[in-house]
Amino acid sequence: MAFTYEYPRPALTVDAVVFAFDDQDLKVLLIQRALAPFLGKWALPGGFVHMEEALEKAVRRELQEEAGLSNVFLEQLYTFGEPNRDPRGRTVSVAYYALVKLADHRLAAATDARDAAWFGLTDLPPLAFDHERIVEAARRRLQGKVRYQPIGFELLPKKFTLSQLQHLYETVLERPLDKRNFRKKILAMGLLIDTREIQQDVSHRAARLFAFDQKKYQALEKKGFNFEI
Amino acid sequence: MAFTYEYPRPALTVDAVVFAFDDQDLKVLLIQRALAPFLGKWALPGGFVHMEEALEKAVRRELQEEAGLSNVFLEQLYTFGEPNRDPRGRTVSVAYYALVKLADHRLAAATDARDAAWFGLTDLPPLAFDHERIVEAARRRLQGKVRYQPIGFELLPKKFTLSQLQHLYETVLERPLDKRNFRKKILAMGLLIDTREIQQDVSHRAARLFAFDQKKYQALEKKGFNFEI
DNA sequence: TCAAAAGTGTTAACCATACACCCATGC
DNA sequence: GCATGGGTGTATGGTTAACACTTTTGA
Repeated sequence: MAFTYEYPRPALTVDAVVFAFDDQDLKVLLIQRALAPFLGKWALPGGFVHMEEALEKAVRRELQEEAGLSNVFLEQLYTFGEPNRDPRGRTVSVAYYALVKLADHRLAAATDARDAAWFGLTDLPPLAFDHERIVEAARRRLQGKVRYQPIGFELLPKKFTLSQLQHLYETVLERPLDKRNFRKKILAMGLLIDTREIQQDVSHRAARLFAFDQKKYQALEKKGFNFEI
Repeated sequence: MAFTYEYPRPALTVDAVVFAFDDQDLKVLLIQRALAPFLGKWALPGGFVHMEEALEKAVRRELQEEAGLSNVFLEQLYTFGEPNRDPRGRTVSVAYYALVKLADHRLAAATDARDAAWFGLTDLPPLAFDHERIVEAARRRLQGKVRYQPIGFELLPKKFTLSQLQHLYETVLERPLDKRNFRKKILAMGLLIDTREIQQDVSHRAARLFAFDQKKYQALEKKGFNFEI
């Protein structure tokens, strides 16, 4: 079977930078390539877009197929189209970034490519294609966006402590935050629900667990409220 | 001549939302289509990406060909890839937005398509394809970005008055700004050069003309300075 | 009892906002 | 001399930033 066109067409792919947070570092999901080119090298999950398939749907399919991930926060990042970014020929890639709760996605055995693994964002192996550039663009986007939209919660479990939240922001923003000021500010927004539960199995004073109030945020947002850390 | 591939490929286009400012309104550049589909309808400038041609280069080529524009501020906006956005078949479009100084680009006769015209952003005709969506995305991007990056100057002549600048911001942000506070803030940044010239041919007190100090901005930016209105 | 992290208020500096009149120019 | 926009300062309230000790818990 073959497909013929009057003019040449670039190939079209999608790639995803999937971030997670393990209470220490930001992690990025990589797949070890099973095919040439770059056989054996680590690369971002992604692949060719099917005809009749929306771009975001293609990303979700690839994440499911390659890493068993579903239902993740996903946002378009940038489209990379330099003529020589793929040695197989002209290929344009629409890149997305995703945020996942690590606990929900411990890279189960249910994975097609068992060669999927989390790497520390600051400690990535050399990547295939121009994927280092894509990761860097995603890092900058996340850093810029986390301050003005409540997307940080996508990286934490449903119930989290204020220290976890603060540590997440410190990691993403790459600077320390003052504990009292941070708590004052985030609690003043009124977007956290006190679950009345506390941490279990910690060898020190257990912290309260909070949950992000998505509904309240959406209501406030409509009225012109702007989230900001 | 024909081009054959093992798997089907979407067509790849670029489109541009070109903004200009005429001291009254934001304008958008549109091209009247000379071909089916949507023959005779207004559409964004754009077209097919050549093999071996970077995406941004394709946009610049189309702007030159269709409207005689060159050397404009250009930034990637978003990639639109819904399966049915083009009746000719699956077409993915990488959209850009551009900012031009109206005085420099009075749509000269040097234009291939003489069917290019400026329309008020708030008063656009019905557009071909999903171009209304693309314009709306560009409007939101401009509104969000103008406050944190000094891109507004791309829409003004090299020398401008503070009132022109304020009016531009009021138009883009769709809200009034306080004159004294605006001047205080913008002058405090130290990024405007007083050209020591004044307006000519106005029937009231002539205002001073300022110029944006691009070099100083780039130096400050490296040191962590953040532009903000 | 020690180690580890949780939790809690106040002050001073800075920044954003609100606000009204005189000035220069051309007609 | 009048119409038009240019140009200017201050006071107030709110926001941010700096800062250190006590509490709880498990080992």
